[in-house]
Amino acid sequence: MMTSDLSKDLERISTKTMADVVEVSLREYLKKKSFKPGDSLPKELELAAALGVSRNVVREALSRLRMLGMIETRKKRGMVLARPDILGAFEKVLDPLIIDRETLQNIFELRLVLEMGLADLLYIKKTDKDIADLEAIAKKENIEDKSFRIKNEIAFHGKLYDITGNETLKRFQIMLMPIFDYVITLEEKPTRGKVSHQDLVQILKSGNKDDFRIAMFEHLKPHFDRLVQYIPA
Amino acid sequence: MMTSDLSKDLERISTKTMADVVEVSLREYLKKKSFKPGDSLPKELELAAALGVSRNVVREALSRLRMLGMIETRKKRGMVLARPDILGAFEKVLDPLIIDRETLQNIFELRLVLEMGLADLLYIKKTDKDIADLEAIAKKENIEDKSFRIKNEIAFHGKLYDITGNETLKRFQIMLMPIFDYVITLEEKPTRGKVSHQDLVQILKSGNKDDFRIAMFEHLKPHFDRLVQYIPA
DNA sequence: AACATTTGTTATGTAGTACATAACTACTTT
DNA sequence: AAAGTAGTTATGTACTACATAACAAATGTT
Repeated sequence: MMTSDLSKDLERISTKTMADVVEVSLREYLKKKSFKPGDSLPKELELAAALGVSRNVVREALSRLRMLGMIETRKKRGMVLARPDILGAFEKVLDPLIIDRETLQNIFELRLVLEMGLADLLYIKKTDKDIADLEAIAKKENIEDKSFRIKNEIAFHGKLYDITGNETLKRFQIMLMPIFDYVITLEEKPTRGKVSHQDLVQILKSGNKDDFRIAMFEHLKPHFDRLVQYIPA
Repeated sequence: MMTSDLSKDLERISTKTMADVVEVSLREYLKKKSFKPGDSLPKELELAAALGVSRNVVREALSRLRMLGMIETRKKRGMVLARPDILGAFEKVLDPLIIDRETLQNIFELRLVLEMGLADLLYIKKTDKDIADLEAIAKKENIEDKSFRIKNEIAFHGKLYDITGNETLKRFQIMLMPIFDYVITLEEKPTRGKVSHQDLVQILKSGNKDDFRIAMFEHLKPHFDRLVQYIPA
C-alpha cells in the first residue's frame, strides 16, 4: 500500500499538545456553562482529574485563558471574569517589529478605512463641546516643533474617535497608531494633505457629512496616493 | 505611622505572578533581539536559569506566547516564528456570548464604520472580474429562502472586502460578522434598506465613489437608525 | 455577648524530579 | 557511500512538595 495515502489518512491527528486540547476544552466548557462574571469554576485538580491530564497541563491552559482575561484566579477561589479584554490580546501581538510587511500594509489600509468611515458616526454623536475641544487642538497644528506636531496629530485624530463615544473603537485606533506611523516613516518623507485639521473642524461645525468625507479624503490623500503605488509582494 | 501611607508606597509591587512577569520579559527579549522567523531561541532550562525561576513558570509563559503564534516549538529546537497571527488571539475571545453588551454595541458600530469607509479602497482596487462576481451574487438576493438570504448577504459583503485584496481586513470582517448578526437578531425584527445589493453593484460599475458611499449609507440605514436610538447603559 | 486574635484549612503559585517522545547526530555495517 | 542503528538532546507530560494568600472556625479578651 502507498504510504502517501496512509499519511493523508492518518497523519495530522494531532500535532497539538495536551495544553492546546485542554485550552479548547476549557473554552468550550466556559461557553457551554455560560458562567457569569464572578462565578467560581472547579479547582485545578478537579479539572485535571476530569480531563485525565496532569495539573501542569491544566495550568498551562488556564494560564492562557488568564492572559486573555477570560478568567481571573484568586488564591482560594478560581473565578470566571467574562469581561475578557478583547483588545488586550490583540495589543500584545501588535508590534511593528514583529509583523510582516504585508500585514503592516494591511493594517495601514485598515486605519484609512476607519478614518474614512468615521463621518456618519461623528455627525450622529458630536456635541458642541466636542467641536470646541477639536478646534482647540486644531489651532495648534502649525507649531513647527516636530515632536509636538506628532503629538498634536495624534491628539486630533484621537479626539475624532473620542467623539464617537465608542471606547473599543478608540482603543483600537490607539493600538493601530504606532503601525500607521511606522509604515509612514518607513516608506516616505512626510507629506501633508491639502486639507488641514482646522478645515476639517470648520466642516464638522457647519458642513454636512458628505463634505466632511470628501475633506477627510483630501486630508489623507498623500496616504492614499502611496497606497496606489504599493505593489504587494 | 499611618498604614494607609505605607500601603500606598509599598502595596502594588506585584499582584502579578511570576508567569506574568516572565511573559513580559520574554516578549521584550524577543523584541530586543529582533529574531527572524525560524531563529532558534534558548532552551527552556536556560531561560529558567537565566530568569531565576522554575521551568514550570517559563513553560506557562511560553505556552501563552505559543498560543499567540509568536513562537513555535519543535521537539528538539525552540523556534521563533515572528509571524504571529495577529487576529488569531482576537478570534479566541470574540464570542457574542462572553462579551458584554456595551462592547457588542461598540463592535457593531465598528463594522458600520468599516463598511462606510470601504468605498475609497474599492474604487482603487476593483477589477472588472470583481464587479462580475459581485453582480452574480447580487442577482440572487431576492430568493426568499431565509438561510440562503443570510448566506447571500454574507457572500456579498464578504466579496466587497475581498475586492480590497486586504486579507487582514477580510478576516477581520469575517470575525466581526457573527457579532453583527447577534446584535441584529437580539434587538430588532429584520429590516431592509432602500438600496439593494444590485443597486450597489450598478453604482460600483458606473458611478463614482461618493455615489457609492451615499448608497451604502442608505443600504445600512436601518442599522444607523437603530444606532441613534441606542442609549448606552 | 461582641469583638479581636489565633489557628486551621484549602486552592493556587512555584520548585524540582522523573521519564516519554520526537528529532537530530554520529556511528556502524554491508 | 548508502542504509540502518544507537546515542543525544529538548520538549511534553506527570507527579510530589511546599509556600502563600484567603477564608473559616475556634479561641481568647473585654
